[in-house]
Amino acid sequence: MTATATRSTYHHGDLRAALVTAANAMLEEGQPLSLRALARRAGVSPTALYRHFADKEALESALAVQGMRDLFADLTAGRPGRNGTAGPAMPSTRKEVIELGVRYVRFALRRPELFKLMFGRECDVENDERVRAAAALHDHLAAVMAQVFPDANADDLATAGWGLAHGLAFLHLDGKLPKDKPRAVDRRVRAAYAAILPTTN
Amino acid sequence: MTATATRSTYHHGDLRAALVTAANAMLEEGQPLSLRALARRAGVSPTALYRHFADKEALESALAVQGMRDLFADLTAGRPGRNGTAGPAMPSTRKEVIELGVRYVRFALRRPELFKLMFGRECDVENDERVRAAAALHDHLAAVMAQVFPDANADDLATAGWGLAHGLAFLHLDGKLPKDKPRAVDRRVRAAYAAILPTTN
DNA sequence: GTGCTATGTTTGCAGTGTTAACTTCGCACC
DNA sequence: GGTGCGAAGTTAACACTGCAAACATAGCAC
Repeated sequence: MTATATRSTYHHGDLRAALVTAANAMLEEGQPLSLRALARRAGVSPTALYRHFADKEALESALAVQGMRDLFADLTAGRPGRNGTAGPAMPSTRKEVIELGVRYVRFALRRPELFKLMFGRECDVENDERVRAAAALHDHLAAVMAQVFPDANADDLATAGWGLAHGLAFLHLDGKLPKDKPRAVDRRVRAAYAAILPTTN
Repeated sequence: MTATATRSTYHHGDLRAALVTAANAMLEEGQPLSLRALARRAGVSPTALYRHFADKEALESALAVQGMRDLFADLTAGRPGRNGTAGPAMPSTRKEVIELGVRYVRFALRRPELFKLMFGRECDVENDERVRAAAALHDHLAAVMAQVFPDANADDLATAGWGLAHGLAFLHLDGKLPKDKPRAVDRRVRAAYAAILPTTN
């Protein structure tokens, strides 16, 4: 199947990357992330992993950080440079802010196990890379909000906008809101944002 | 200590209740909920639990259901029968809706492990008691919203209000938003709601 | 008193994360 | 170009987990 190819060399080459790839695959398949199963999948002994990660949490942290990057890219990509700026344009309308929320929830539902790993655990350290990634997300959102709702407190609005997306994502993930087709979920998210978000001017 | 009293009788009397109590205590103390540790704590053999719960998930489900009741009580209690109705009055102002969110987040931060147990797992079955409890919460909130914001779609607004509280709760729990003193958290929650929630005419 | 049955216990299994001691081998160095 | 050193992988073992099967106890109906 995947990378279970029984290698001939004693040393693996790039086990760390292989482990991350295999781990992501396991998450994608909804399997519980067990180090032994992971090692089996990578065709390596159960403890080889410890040469590359301090412990299980370190591995999960690495996965989470990459996940944060993916999420951030997901949120900022797709709308090629409009309104004169270089690179992807920031959302500049209320509608686009709502679509940001839709994308956030979509990401969570598309990669649920990864999303839970990114958020559903307390990241221990204060100056963790994951915390910084979270702060980056918040800052970006605040910049967007400042542009779209110039009269409101952008920071508070960013917290609210993020909180709402995050809550809707988790409520859907855990089956507290009806788990219907993606389209229906999109609609519900849009409706929620539309109902609560201030109207521009 | 707790209920570790080495009993004299072979039969326990009410082991089920004792297990639930002990489990809640362990959650409260932030200890990982292990069946063996739980049994030790109740002064009983490691597998005695299986006479009262099908498996670990059944126990967790029981805890979660009670937690939902507590949360619901927390949200509906405290404001003795105003505006003529029997029983506790429903929130009828924008400010009171915001306080609902504050209470929700407070509950999550006061009993974090229980809260994660209530929400952080997918409840398996479709017609699970937990799902019904969630629906009840949503309905109650919709009724509140209908009263406070008669012009808006109450259902969408309920989804949004719940989603926001839920997201803020989890973001705080997982350290994605600064984990300062309860007062500061209260303020942040209020600010977020105030920034995003429509004003009543 | 005699069984029946609900409740608890003992034993054991398969799985988990993790450490310690050992093996293999790529690569820098004289 | 052999030599050794250290990075990378292995094996064995430990303590822990949830859980099933077989067994022991005792309250309660008859």
